[in-house]
Amino acid sequence: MASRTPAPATAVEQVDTSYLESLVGYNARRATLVIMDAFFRQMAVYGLRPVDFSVLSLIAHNPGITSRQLCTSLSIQPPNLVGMINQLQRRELITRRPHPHDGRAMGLHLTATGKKLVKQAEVTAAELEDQATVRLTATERRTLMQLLRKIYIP
Amino acid sequence: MASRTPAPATAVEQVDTSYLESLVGYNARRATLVIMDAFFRQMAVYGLRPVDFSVLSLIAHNPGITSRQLCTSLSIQPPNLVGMINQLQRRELITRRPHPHDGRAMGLHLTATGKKLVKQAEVTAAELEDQATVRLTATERRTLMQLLRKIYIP
DNA sequence: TATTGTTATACTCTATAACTATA
DNA sequence: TATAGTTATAGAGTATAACAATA
Repeated sequence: MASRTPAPATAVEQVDTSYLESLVGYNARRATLVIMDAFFRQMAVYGLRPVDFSVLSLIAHNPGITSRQLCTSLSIQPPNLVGMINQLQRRELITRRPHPHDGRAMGLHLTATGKKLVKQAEVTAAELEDQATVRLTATERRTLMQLLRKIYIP
Repeated sequence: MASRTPAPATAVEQVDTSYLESLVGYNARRATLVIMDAFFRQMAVYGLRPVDFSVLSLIAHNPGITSRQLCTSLSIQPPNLVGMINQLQRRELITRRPHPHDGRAMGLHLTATGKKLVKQAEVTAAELEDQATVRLTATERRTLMQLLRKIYIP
């Protein structure tokens, strides 16, 4: 080999991602993106985004919940919820009723149509859960949930 | 009780989130947000966002990597990478050198300053990993990574 | 003809300030 | 004075179309 040849810029054949793959944050993010992507595509069948599903599901399990309570539970800024609620109401999936104790607030409730839609969407969500964890045993799935909770619950 | 009184709208005292908490996607998303939030705040010390750290780290471990390879590895659209690369170059953290085999492409390399910064940032990343998994044993941490990989690796 | 890198641009998501009606 | 809901708006993140240079 000629000794005066300057070190050539090397080309990367195969990208080495092993360092990033050693980080819990990287793996958690990748797994979340895969699950959310499937969730996004399947919920689109019902005209819902993941956040719409979360909102409707919380209303289903908490009839009379207020916008403020939704915002706190889902970490949504109040101005960003207004449009969602309006749209769900225009689609006649939810109704607003006066809050029993607080004249400023409105209690949110599902309509019959809304209840039917949430029921279907939750079946789809269960199927998505099965698909996402198809390579896990039932025990591994429980373990995964426990370990994830240990990370985000203080 | 008067029989003609219409059923009053009920108020929700405590929001029941148990249904959402039963979904793997919800738990993965929550855990990811907690980790990424800490990551975001700590990397800001170096003037980096999480994505900048990923880009610099991939260049560090793959000297000569191209923009296209970065985009593929990190699921970034090429137009959205241009600004990041320009900024990292303006900060003199990276340099662009001609690709040895492909006249269209440029190989990306860290400068001495860039190498120093990545070294520091990776120490911080290791500390963040420890903080995020402080409630997990070493075995549990390994288990978590394996289970997450089973979800996102096909 | 296909691909790398780039510009311009649009769309979504998220965040803040300020207002009203009520507590 | 503080809070629920709302409006307007700004910023960040992400996506597509189209182009020049090279393969």
